[in-house]
Amino acid sequence: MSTVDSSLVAQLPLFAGLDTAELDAVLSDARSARVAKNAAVFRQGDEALSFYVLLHGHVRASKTTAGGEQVVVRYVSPGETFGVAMAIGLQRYPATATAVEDSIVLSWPASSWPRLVERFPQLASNTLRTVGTRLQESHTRVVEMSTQQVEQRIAHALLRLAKQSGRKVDNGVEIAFPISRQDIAQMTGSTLHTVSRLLSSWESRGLIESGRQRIVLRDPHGLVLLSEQDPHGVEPPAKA
Amino acid sequence: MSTVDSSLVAQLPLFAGLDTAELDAVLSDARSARVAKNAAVFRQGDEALSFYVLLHGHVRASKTTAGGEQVVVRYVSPGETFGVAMAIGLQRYPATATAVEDSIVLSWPASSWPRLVERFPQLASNTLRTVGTRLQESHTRVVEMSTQQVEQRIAHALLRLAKQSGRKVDNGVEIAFPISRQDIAQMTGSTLHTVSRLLSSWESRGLIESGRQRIVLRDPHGLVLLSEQDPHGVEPPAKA
DNA sequence: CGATCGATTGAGCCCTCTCAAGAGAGGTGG
DNA sequence: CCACCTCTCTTGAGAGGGCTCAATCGATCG
Repeated sequence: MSTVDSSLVAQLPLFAGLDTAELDAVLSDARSARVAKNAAVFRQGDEALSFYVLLHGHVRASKTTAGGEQVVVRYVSPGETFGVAMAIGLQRYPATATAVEDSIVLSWPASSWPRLVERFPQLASNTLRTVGTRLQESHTRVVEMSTQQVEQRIAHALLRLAKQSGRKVDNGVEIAFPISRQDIAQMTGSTLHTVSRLLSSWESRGLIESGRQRIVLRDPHGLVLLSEQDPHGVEPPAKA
Repeated sequence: MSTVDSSLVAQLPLFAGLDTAELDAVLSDARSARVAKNAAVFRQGDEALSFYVLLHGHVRASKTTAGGEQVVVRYVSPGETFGVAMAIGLQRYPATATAVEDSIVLSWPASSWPRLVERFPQLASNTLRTVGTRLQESHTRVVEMSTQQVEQRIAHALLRLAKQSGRKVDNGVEIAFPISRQDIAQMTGSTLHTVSRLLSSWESRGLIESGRQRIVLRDPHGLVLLSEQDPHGVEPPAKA
C-alpha cells in the first residue's frame, strides 16, 4: 500500500486546521511502510531524507554517545510525528529510531517539507507546538535528574509510560510494548541492576507485576506516592 | 523609548527571510523595556502575556520544583528569543526569567502572535528552528547527566558558557556575566560545594581563574581534555 | 563599617554504581 | 519436539563519588 486513507489520520495534531482537500494534498506525498520489530527506521548520523508519522506500533528514539553508551530519548506512540530533523534545520538525524514491535510508519521526503510549509503554513505551527511540547518534557527530565533520586525517577518514568501507552488489564495498567530493565535504566540515567533491584522490591510490595520485557502497574497511586517521596523526610508539598 | 530601530535587529534569526518593510510591520507591535539586574522579566506560572527578544544583557531561565529546588534551564544571550510559551501552546510560563545584569528586552503581546504568524509564516518556521535547537541542547544535557560524572559535566558547562558568552581577556576567556557556584550547580545537577571544590582544584592547576561570580577560562583546551576524560580509564574515542 | 551574600574547606556517610555469578525464559534449528 | 543458545533478569558484595552537615572566611554594598 502506497497511498493512505485520509480518514485514518485526519485528527492527528500535525494536520490540525487542514480541511479534507488540503489533507489529501499533503498525504499524496506520503508513503506508508511496515517496519519489523527491532529494525531501525533511521540511524543517528544518517542523512535526514524523510520525516515520519507513526501509524501503528511503538518506536524508541535513542542517542549513542561517543563512548558508546546509549540513552533513550523517548518512546513514540501512534499518531506522533518523529524524525523531523529537517524542519528544525538539521541535515542528519540526531538519534536512532528503532521499532520495538512491528510498526507501520507514514513517511514524507524531507525535500518536500519546504514546499509543504509554504502551501500549508499550519504545518509549521503544528510542528512548533509538537516540538515545544517535547522541549517541556525534556526540561522536566533534566529537572528530575537534577533533583530526584533514582527511585523517584523510575517511578515517574513508569507512570508516564503507562499514561502515554498504558493498556488496561485485569490487574492494573500494562505498558503496551516490550520494555526491558535496561531500557528503563537508559531512560532514567541509572543501571539495569538498580532498576532490577527496585522493580523486584516493588513487586514484592504489590505495587507492580512484571516479567520479561513486561510491566504491569498494579497500584499506580502507590507509585505516585513513591515518586513524590522526599529523600530527607521533608513532606511533599501540599497539592495547592 | 517605545519604538525600535529596525537596523539593530534586522539579522536576528527570528526575522530571517523578512524584508525591511515586513520587519517594520512586525516591530511596530513591539516595545522595548529595561530590566534591572536581578529583576524578573516573568515568573514561572504567570500568565504568558508577552514574548521577548533580548537586546542587551543576559537573562537566566530557571525552573523551581514543587519542593522548592531550582534548576537553571539556560542563559539567554543578546539576540535570542525567549518566553515563547504562547507559540508552543502554553498559557503560562514554564520557567522564571531573571536578568543577571542590567538588560534590555523587546516584547510583543502574546495576543498578537497568531496574527503575526498568519501574515508572516516565516516567523513560525524561524521559531521552529530555534525551539528545535533548544530541544537538541536539552537532549545533550540529558545525555550528559546520564553518562558523565560531575567533573565532566561542569567542564562542559563552562566551555559552553564561554563559547556562547565568552569575552576575551588577557588571561583567557571570561564568562561575560555574573555567575555563582550555585548557578553552575543548578545547571549541572550538582551542589555548590562540589562546584566550589572542583573550581578550586582547577584554579590551583592553572586551568581557570575565578572570583566572586566571575570565571576566566585560562586554559580552555585543558578543560576540553578534562571534559572528555572517562571515569574508568577507557580512552576517549579517537576523533574520527 | 557592619551586614549580607558568596566562596571555601573538612568530616563522614550513603546511595548507587561496579564487579561477579548464576538462574530463568524464549526462540530456533535440527 | 527437544536441546541448545541467547537474551533478560536476579541477587550479593564491596567500593566510591558526591552529597549532607558544619563552620569559617572574604568580599561587596549600602
